[in-house]
Amino acid sequence: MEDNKYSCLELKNQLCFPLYACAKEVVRAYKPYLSALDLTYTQYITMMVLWEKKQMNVKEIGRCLYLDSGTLTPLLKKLESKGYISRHRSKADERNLLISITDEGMKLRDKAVAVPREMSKCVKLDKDEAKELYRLLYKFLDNNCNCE
Amino acid sequence: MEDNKYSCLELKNQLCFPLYACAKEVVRAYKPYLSALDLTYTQYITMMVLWEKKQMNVKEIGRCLYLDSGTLTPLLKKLESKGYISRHRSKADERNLLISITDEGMKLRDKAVAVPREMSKCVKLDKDEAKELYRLLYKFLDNNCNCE
DNA sequence: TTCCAAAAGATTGTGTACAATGTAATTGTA
DNA sequence: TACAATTACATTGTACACAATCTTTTGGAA
Repeated sequence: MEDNKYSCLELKNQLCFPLYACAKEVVRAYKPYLSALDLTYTQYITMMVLWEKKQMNVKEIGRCLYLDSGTLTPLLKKLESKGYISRHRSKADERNLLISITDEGMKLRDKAVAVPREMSKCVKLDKDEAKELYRLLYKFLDNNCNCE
Repeated sequence: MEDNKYSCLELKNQLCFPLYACAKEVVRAYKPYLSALDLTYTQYITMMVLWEKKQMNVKEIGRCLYLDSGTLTPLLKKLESKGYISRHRSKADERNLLISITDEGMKLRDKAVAVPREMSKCVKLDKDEAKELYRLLYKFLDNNCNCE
């Protein structure tokens, strides 16, 4: 266990690297299940907030998902082209683009419940560890879920 | 705390979402410090393994970083154009592309030690929590650091 | 010795991410 | 009430990330 002045730059001493790697591997693990729904991971979590809230503007979706309009604008257009959501300007304030879930989008929810079920099978953590990981990640993010 | 058949699809009940969000926010937090070195986060972790190993082929770098040639090929060309690494085919086996760190690349290491120092200041976790998060992430990845 | 399968990278195409900037609608204020 | 600042979203440009596929080189079996 040498501790020279460069040890802080070794990959094995990084906390952020396994975070980065883990996130990527998880998205990869989701892929086969989400492909069956014709969704990417980012599209999936977008649908997730819309299944709950039914209608939101782009700003609100972005606050929930930590994404900006540069990412969401093309993604929402894609979800619209798939028929899962609709995009309309608010009458009250034309700046707001209201994103609403369609019937087709709501139908997808019944198929999607299989995804968390399948994913939970391939997580190597026991219940307490998963809970603690959840807590630590939100503490790292310095807040609770923005979408509560 | 309702628990209908769709609760498994609520964002706040996801373990993978804070992982995804956390990883993104961390990369964003690195940005100002890495810009000073003319590196992106992915370029930074690539330099990190090369500061340690001095010379590796693309496959070995990919195994350390969980990246494939589709990501690494253009990234390594960019690091070469910055003068931090050199790329040469192995004489012994022409299939292997040997990536070597340059003197310029090694010089960068002295500036880079400031990065973990600055980053550690903005982590909201205490030492034990950070250690536990580290452990849980590698358990989630189902291994120890590939680059040990 | 041929020749086929495997290995290592490179390439292509799609889809994020995000900083920086642009545009239109709205709001606050002198 | 003009008009400047703010807000919401869109656009542009750069940089990953990865699946699928291609090319070249190598190693092994017939």
